[in-house]
Amino acid sequence: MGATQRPTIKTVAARAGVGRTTVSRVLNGSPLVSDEARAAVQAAIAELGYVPNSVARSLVTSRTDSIALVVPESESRLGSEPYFSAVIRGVSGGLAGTQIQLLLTLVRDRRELDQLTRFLTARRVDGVLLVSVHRDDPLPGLLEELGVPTVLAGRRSPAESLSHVHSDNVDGASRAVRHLVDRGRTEIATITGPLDMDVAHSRLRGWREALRDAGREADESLVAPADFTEEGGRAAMRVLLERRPGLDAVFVASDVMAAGALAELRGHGRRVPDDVAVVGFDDSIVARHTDPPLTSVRQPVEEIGRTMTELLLREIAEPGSARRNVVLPTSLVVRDST
Amino acid sequence: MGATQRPTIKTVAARAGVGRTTVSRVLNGSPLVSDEARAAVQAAIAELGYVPNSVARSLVTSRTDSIALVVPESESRLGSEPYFSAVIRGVSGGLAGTQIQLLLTLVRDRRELDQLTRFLTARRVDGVLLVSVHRDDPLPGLLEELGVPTVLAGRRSPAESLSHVHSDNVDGASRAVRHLVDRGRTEIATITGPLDMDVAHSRLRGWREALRDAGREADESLVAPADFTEEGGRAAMRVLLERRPGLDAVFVASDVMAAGALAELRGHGRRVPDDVAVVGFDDSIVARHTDPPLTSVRQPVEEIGRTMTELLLREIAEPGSARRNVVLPTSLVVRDST
DNA sequence: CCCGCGTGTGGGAGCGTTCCCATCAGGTTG
DNA sequence: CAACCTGATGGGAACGCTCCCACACGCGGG
Repeated sequence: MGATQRPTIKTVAARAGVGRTTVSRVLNGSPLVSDEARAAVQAAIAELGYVPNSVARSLVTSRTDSIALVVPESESRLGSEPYFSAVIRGVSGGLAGTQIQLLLTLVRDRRELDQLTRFLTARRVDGVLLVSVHRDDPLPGLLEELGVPTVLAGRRSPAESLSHVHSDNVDGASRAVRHLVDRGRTEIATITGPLDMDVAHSRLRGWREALRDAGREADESLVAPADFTEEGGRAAMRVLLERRPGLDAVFVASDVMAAGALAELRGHGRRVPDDVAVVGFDDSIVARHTDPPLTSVRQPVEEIGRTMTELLLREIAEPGSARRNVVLPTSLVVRDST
Repeated sequence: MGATQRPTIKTVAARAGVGRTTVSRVLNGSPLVSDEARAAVQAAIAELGYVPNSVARSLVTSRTDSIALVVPESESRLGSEPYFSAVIRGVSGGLAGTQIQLLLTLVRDRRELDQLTRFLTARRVDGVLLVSVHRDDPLPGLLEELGVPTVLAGRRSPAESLSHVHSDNVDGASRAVRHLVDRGRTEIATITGPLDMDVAHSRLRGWREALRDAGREADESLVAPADFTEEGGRAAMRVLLERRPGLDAVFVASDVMAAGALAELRGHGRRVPDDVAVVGFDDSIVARHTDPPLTSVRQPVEEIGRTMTELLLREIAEPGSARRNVVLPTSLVVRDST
């Protein structure tokens, strides 16, 4: 009622005294339009407040001008929230200047996975960014099969066939351990992420390599796997203290787990850093507020999001181009826990 | 190449030996279909792996089956990140079981606002969830004008005309202050959020009312406005200590600001809670890790997101129905800072 | 016996674009 | 001066769906 019908390309054409096609050409920046026609069309568009109907465009071009960021629920629940929003910010930044919209899809159960599958099969998005990949995640394979352009944050394994972006986890972990060695620590344990994730393996490898290079012990009894949660970090710390009561340092594969480890250490009367030094990973907001503030390996999360987006846009623009992967550098932020 | 063309409704119709319309009716759950026809169509759909093209549907129905969550960049940058992801989780939960997709739109500058305006004008979404509303935010008015179904988290003012959901900020703040009074504190200051946001006013009002009810002083010199950032909280704390060196408690309108206040108090040699008790707001992940852990007013953020979504879906389904607003209860989580 | 009605069905039109092709003017070439 | 090209233009068709309408059928009632 009241509001007059939204103008279509036809209205604009009539107003400008040209054909539909010419309007379309102006809209899409074709050079095959005379200056006067272009001016007339632009004037008409302005007068009518015309906004093209992108649904109609999608129908014929079969592009949607949107991408999906897919997040397995576990990821967002398990305290990695700062990571999550930084990625979003990066993605959004990478999309700035394009007309491309971002869809956010949390997948928390089988039903939602099926729904997502249908959605992807229907080609409702031009591409997918996938965060938090586990070794036998079905989604990457599905995406590959469907031929949907995809970029992963992280990888299923070192042999990942899809494009992906991640930070240099091995080097970051090594840095952390070298720092502990430099501080004179001798019995350096580690708490890892879930070992069905490559990121956990890489950080573990960094720990191993740094210890080996320093000629220190890298015994399995110094390794306790956890699940990236605070409670998990706490439990792993308990196990380590039992197994290796003499340990004087721990490299923890995430800040949130490190927070749990700190609590457990406190519970056992160990002083940090005097008795035990602790390094986390992520340099998230948590690291600044623990007691004591946590030395942590900083990874450029926002940049990961931005880079993923760039790779994805390229893959969409040039289908069939080679898969790429980008490794971004980490750095160590030293605080009071070491 | 290779991959055979995706089936359309026509393919299905041919396979099932019925007309396009009958297939469409089955797809849309119309009762005017014979059982045999329905069975034939469903079989054909299964055999062909047919997935309806929702873009084509959108073109004719002019519904998009998607909603947008609009987040002004300030909000997501300024440490409210846990809030942000909890809202997303709630929204996503509210959408579960529907076929509706969530678009995430960060608006960080004028250009992006214009782009969003065009997007909304083009009716690319069925409705909008808007988070972090400031008093003279142009967006709510625009949405109202466009007649796009909208639900806000928070409100522009107590006279908000759009549907909105928020927690009971006045009551939450009062709770916090009553708790401080119960602990025997006598000189209770407050650090507020930005005063162009209703949420900041409400929490300030809660502080005032609780003090008045307890017969305590609620002088303006006890009020220091900040901006929801850690640094802002720190600066406000500094001002308060200068103005009211005898203060023995502070109610801070967000955990992140409270973290800043704690740091400043420590810098001045004040012990928490012995010399000064501190209460935050949000009960975010930060509150659990500050030193000491922060007593905080918990608000059900995920539920806010879910409720917003429910209101929005209803508003989309019944256009022109009355605007609603929902106020959700808060609770106090007591930790070591009081 | 015919009309009317309700149920099930299918074809045509249309949603607002883009793309393919035909057309046309004007200039260049042989 | 005819044949040709090149740039600018517009109309038809198509994208895949939903909706409107027409129609066929069987049945009950006047």
